[in-house]
Amino acid sequence: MTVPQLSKTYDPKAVEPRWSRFWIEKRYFHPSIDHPGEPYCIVIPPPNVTGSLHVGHALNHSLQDILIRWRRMQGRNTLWLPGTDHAGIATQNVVEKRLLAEGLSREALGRDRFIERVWQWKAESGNTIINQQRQLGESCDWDRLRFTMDEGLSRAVIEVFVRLYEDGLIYRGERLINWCPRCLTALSDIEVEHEEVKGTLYHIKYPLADDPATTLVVATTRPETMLGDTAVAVHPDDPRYRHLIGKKIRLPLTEREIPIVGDSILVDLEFGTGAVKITPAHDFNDYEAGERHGLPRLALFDHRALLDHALMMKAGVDSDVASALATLPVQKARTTIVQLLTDHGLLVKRDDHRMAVGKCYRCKTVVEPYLSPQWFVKIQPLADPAIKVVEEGRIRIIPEGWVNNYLGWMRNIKDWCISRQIWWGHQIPAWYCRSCNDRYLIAQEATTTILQGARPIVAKQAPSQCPTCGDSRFMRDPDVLDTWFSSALWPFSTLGWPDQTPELKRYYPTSTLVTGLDILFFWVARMIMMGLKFMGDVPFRDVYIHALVRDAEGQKMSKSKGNVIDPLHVMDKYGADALRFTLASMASPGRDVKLAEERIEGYRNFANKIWNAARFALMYLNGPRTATPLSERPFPDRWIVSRLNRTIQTVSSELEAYRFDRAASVLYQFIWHEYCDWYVELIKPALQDASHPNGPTTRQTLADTLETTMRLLHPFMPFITEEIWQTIPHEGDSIAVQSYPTADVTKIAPGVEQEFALLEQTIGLVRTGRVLLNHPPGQPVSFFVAHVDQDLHHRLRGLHHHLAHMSRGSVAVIPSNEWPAGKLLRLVAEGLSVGLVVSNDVDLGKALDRLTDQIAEADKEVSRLDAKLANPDFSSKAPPEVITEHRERLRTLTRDRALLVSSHEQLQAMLGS
RNA sequence: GGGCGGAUAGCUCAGUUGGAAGAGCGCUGCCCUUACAAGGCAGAGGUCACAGGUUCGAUCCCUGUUCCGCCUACCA
Repeated sequence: MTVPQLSKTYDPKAVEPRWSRFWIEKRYFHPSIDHPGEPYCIVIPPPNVTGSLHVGHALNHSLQDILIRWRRMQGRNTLWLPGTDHAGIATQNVVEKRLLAEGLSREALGRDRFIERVWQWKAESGNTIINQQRQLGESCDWDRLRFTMDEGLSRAVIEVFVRLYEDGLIYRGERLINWCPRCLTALSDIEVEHEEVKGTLYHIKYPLADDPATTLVVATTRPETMLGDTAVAVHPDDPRYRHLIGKKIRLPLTEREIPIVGDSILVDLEFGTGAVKITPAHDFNDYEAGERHGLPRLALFDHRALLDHALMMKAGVDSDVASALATLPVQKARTTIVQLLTDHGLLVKRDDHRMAVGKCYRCKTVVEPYLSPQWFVKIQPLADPAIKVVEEGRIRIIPEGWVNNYLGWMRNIKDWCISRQIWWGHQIPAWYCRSCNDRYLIAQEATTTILQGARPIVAKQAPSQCPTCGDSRFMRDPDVLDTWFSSALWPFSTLGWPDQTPELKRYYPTSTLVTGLDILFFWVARMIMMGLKFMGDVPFRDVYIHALVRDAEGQKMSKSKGNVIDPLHVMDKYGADALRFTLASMASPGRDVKLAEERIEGYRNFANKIWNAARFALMYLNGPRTATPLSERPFPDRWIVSRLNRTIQTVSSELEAYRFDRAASVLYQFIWHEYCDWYVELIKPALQDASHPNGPTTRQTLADTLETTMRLLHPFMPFITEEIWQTIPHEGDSIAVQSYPTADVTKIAPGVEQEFALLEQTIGLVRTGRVLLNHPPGQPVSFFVAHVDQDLHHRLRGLHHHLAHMSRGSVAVIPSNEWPAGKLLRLVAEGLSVGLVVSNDVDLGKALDRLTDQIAEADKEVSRLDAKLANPDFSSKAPPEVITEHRERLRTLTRDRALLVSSHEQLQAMLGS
């Protein structure tokens, strides 16, 4: 047998691509439906098809892969279903930018050719992120890759739309919606990000119609919308104004007179002037107030948020004012209006005022409330059951702190605007008969506006004949659906719905959803609603919400700040395993992940440590192995097996609890500080001496424990574990499909672990002594060991060889009263004494200082314990075992202290002599 | 405005029935000891944000305060 020669440092780049290809070729991640295991399924939160992997994905995907690999190794029928979404607005924006660079525009191209271009772009860039995912080692079933615009998924979207419409849960109506004047589309409420800004509160005089000398002062942050005011509101209980309710106001700069109404909802007595202008076409609150008072809605802005001349004329704006304002954008219009008001002596004052503006979550343009006909999902009937399943625990949200967040949002949920005025997406399956809707289909320039009141025919396919008039000329609604509408169906559309496929039967409901908080509402809530509505069951049992990844300073990563950590660069530099392990170890619940490159470097070193442990093993495994019964194996073997089983136990229970951080740290601790630091060192004598009687059994334990450890670690670091596993004794073709270790509690030996603790403590004292006496590590040291406890003293005797080897010295385990009288540095801890032989020429200063410090420390602790035990309340009220423990501690401490003092005295005596 | 979370070593964070303060990184000192210098060994470093309360005893439970995040909201 030849020993594979492993290089001295681990080189991930030489290893990772090889296994990535191997796994995919072997199709290990493609489960068969009839796999006997209990299903475990995760659907991936689909990233944007034309995007690339960022560190947020890396975290999200690493955690999912850990769960999936773990469950697969446990023998579950495991499906991790990958895919991407079409990200309507974002993708369309990207393609439009590319067109612009070519001097083209989407309008010039036309809808069909534009969509072709988007598909082309998807074909070019769509594989980028998939390949990056493979680089990260993701064990997805790539055969089942899905895309939200696939034929099958599109069919699901149409099916859902039609059924919701038929159930009265989708309607079309003219509402005030959030409009992005750059993307030129409607947005849903949650696609608007609010940002606090410094604004100005303008106080404007409105003269009364029947008494122009008297004015009512209104306060507003948006004076440019005043031309569309259709009323002024005051509080009905406000003694200043209540007599004015019912009277009329002359709206400045227009020819209109508008009523003064009383409204206790809109008006806050304390704020501003107590009088509020109502502009129903440009403000959400005003819209509702307008509904309450039956006010007309006068829009002033066009779809680009520019003041429109025709609309202003319709609103009775003075024609010279209208001319001055026409085509101005919001900000400029505001300046102009304020100037006009000032000129007319109508501006009373302006106050600084903090306010929130809404911005488009895709392009950060300030959104405008915009009056337009849109499609909505009536959400309440869908939300109610989605609230119930979480309340009843049929869906668990982890960490559970987010439950209230979810419930709060769901209870206040508003109807969902699902139509988008873009081209890339699922076009709404609604047609309008041209003859029946003649009055409602208004053609202007290249586009046709479908007014409110038009009667759509909603169907899975284009109708051939109008059921009302028999005409066969139709116009299809040009709008597409919100991307999240299709994402909401993801857990079942990807499994084949609306067909009743075997996959659907086997894997729905899925097991766990892993996602960031940022899309809890966008996505998770909507999947729950849609899953319940169309599958009659929850889409997943557990929702695990992880934190957002920030930079080392806690700042959100963004390209403009230049603080992004690129996972591809990181993987290239440190390896995918190091990145994965870092992210897992930092995934503490409820905390943001602050990622600094040094952390990744640290775990790269960890990978290297593992690599070298494997090199060590391979170097010495070349010899006979004997599987002796555990009880007959040498002490180090029994100890490491005990520790390994405890580690298996902990890792498994932490994974069950989604504590990736704790699982990772337990693995790190075990591998580095137990396996490498102690076990490997302890067995060197047995391995390095070819004739050592323990050789064969030690080699067996070494091989077994290393192999098991690799399987235990594999979900976290799939590449290096596969590489090592393949070179050490093993059975099977790939570690990825081996069984996950299960803890054998009979192998956990507290007695052996206790004995090890004694060994470790003794070696610790010897090493400390070495440093205190300036003994170089290479120079052998002679020392005595004793323990006041008879049993422990006896056990130390049994550890004699290990003590000598680990401390590089010669040891005598004999009662301390038999130790030579002088020339010893005695160190003490919990009844254990170590005496190092001191040569004459050594500087004892450090040693004396150390002893002095320890005596002082002991004194402090002794008096603390004394005081506590002397307290009658303590002895009468504290539990007996606590009291015993305190007494015991005081006893050892006092004993240790006495020994330290005598050690100190002896050293001083030596100095004196 | 409301809600949630956080404040523990220089940094990032663990720390559940309340009973002697932990890890990783960084730092200091000594070591190229044949698995590993991407390493080994030994150390230093903390009134657990502040003020009260409950308790024999509080990092932990309660109240308040300050500061920092995030989510959410119509104070024009």
